[in-house]
Amino acid sequence: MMCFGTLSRYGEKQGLEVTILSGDRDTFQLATDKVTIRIPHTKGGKTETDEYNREKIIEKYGLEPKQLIDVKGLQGDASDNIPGVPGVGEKTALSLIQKFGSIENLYEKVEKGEADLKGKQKENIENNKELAFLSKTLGTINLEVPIQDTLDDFKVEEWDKKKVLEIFKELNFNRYIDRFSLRGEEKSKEESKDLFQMVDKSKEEVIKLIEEQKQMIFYIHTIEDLKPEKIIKEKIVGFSIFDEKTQVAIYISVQSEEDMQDFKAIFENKDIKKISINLTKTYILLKQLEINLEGMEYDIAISSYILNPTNNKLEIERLIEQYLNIDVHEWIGQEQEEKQINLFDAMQANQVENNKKEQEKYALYSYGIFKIKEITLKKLEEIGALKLFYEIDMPTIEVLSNMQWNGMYVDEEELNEFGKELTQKLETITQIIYEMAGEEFNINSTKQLGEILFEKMKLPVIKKTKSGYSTDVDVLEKLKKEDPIIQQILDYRQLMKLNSTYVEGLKPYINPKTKRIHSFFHQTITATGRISSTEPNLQNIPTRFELGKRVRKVFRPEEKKVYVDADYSQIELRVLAHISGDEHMIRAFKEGQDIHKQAASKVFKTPMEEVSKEQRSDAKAVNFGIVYGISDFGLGEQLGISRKKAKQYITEYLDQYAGIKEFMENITKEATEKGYVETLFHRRRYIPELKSNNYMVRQFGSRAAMNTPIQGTAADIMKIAMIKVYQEIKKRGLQSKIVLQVHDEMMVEAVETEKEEIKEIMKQSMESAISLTVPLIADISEAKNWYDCK
DNA sequence: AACGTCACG
DNA sequence: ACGTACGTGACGTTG
Repeated sequence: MMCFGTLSRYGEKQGLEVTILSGDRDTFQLATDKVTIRIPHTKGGKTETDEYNREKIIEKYGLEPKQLIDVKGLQGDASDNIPGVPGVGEKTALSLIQKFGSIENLYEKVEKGEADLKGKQKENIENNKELAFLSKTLGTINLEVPIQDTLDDFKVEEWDKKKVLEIFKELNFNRYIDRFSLRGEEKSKEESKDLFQMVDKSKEEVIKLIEEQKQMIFYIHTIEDLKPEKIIKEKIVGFSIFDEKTQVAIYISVQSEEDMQDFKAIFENKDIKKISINLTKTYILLKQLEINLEGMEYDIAISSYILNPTNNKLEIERLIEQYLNIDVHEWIGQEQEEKQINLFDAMQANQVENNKKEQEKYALYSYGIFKIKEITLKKLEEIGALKLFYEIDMPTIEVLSNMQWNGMYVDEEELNEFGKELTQKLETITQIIYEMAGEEFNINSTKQLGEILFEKMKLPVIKKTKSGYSTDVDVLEKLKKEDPIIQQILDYRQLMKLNSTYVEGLKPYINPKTKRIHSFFHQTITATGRISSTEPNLQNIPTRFELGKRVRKVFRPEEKKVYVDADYSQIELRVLAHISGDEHMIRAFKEGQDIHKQAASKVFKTPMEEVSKEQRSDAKAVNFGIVYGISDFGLGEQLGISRKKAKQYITEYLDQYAGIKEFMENITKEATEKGYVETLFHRRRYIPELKSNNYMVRQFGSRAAMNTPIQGTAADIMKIAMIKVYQEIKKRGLQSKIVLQVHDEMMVEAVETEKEEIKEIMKQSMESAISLTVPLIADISEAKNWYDCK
């Protein structure tokens, strides 16, 4: 592509009209009567193109296109590393060439003393002859690059829409799919129906086939089953399997729980490799039938997640569309509204037909799992993530499945009591607020609240949102001194949050049979590799304020058991110390120093012994900021200090911790070049934001680039630790169970007699999960409820 | 469904 | 002049 100058001449010689599309005005030198340059420019949001041929260039510059090289030679171009003559800019260069015609002629005249230049300009030109000629050479587009191709090689051929669609899908170029009208270019059923055969086989045949191949590629077919005692409110009604050897798919219908028992031995055989999607869900569904799923080998949602964790569509249909370019609905043929005759017979026939289609769909799913496994496995290898997949994320499935299965015991009575207390307080405070406001309104409505505070009461507006006045905590805290109603609203908000999310919100999730809450722990959601928790979210149970923290009292172990809780001390800063290699931070951790105090001492130039509480707390905020990818605005906001002051803190910090400064600078650069960042274990996150035209978006990308290796590596380490703890408990045949993970915290509900052993296992597993240049420290505590875990 | 708010690490 | 700390999920209101 470096030879478009040559190509333009070649095209001209062949008698063609040549158009060069370029964003670079340097190409103007190529313009002739037959060669036109098209330059795009934006006008009111729309991109238009201007066309330049020789005539237009002469009109615009008063020069032949070729002479623009001479202009460039004098003027230079910083972005192309062309030096030019110092002190000569666009205007001067242009007028000089208009006058003298070329650099050569200019210097000829200069040497003969005929140039009529004066002062500084004369001096500059005389002293930089070599630079001028060098610049001209550098700025000249080569017209004689050897090329082998002939005109025929450049012929535009009919493009392969299917292939392009496939590539766009893989790269998530969703806008381009529409721009080039590629929707509906998927492989049709006619093309892809021969991908595999669908056959009927008896249970016995299927079992034999799976046992022979030591592998089971399957998709579980479920329907809703809302029985309150179920952990996952679904039941298995069938499953499809794919036989790799014969490329045959089979659908097995499951009428009853007993039906599934025939497959128990296969599911429980760890030597039969299970290949599927959403193995966590499968694990629980089978566990509900007293079948222990073993031999979890490959989950295509997990492999796809590792390939791109910001890909949020990891359902089977989306993956089949993305990787195999098959539209499932089109494939099974969804034209169901054919003959809607009101006859029982017809309905029955329809039913049979629909069942068949349904089964074909599930057959396609298991075929898809097989193909996607092949594709993703190859890609995992290409990006060096096999270890991450097989040794961290796959084993994590079983740990998380067990956490969900075990659940957290909840003292329902205590929860109800707390709820009553909150409701009473809410009633009181609601009346106080109505009175202070002089009217009744919905305090939960930010719109109504805004009207009361900022229109009726005329309080100063601190911040606005898209749709009106902001009334968030930061704003209210600043308004506190203006009117006593503010404190009441803050209290109301706190009570309301606690009652709606943590009392009323939790109640429906308590399983009537186990009296436990069985949250989901998702493994393929976050951009960094962290776990997330839903229905309910047990990773955001209050802890910062006393009243909210009381929610933790309702979570307690069952009789004769005790919680053993362990959390990593400063894991993210330790990871940062390791990957940045910063000597000071490393020393602090090696010597067991107080890291925030050290930072305070460095930022505020104060001896360690003299660091005040405030200084330490400010430095702590700076440390947090560093982990998040710091900005002066953010830090200033956090600390309530000016942006300028915040900037001083940051500059001082980065001067003191030179290794961290270097890391921060390098990581953005590296991420921009490669398009992604990685954790220590090669978990990747692509950051396309870094290529955005929008400054804000790019800034965000830069912060994400700094944060992801830190947060992500910490998440990887925690997963390793959990796997170790899980396997050690299993190996020793202990009865204690892991019940919770909150990013840097892990909780085991331990049998009293096992608790000392569990403490040791946890401490050991967490601290030796990986060896860094700094020690990893886990703090262990035990208690009779979550609240008392320190 | 989107937004504002607020709970956690 | 822009308008910002990183990563999540749930609730209530509003359109």
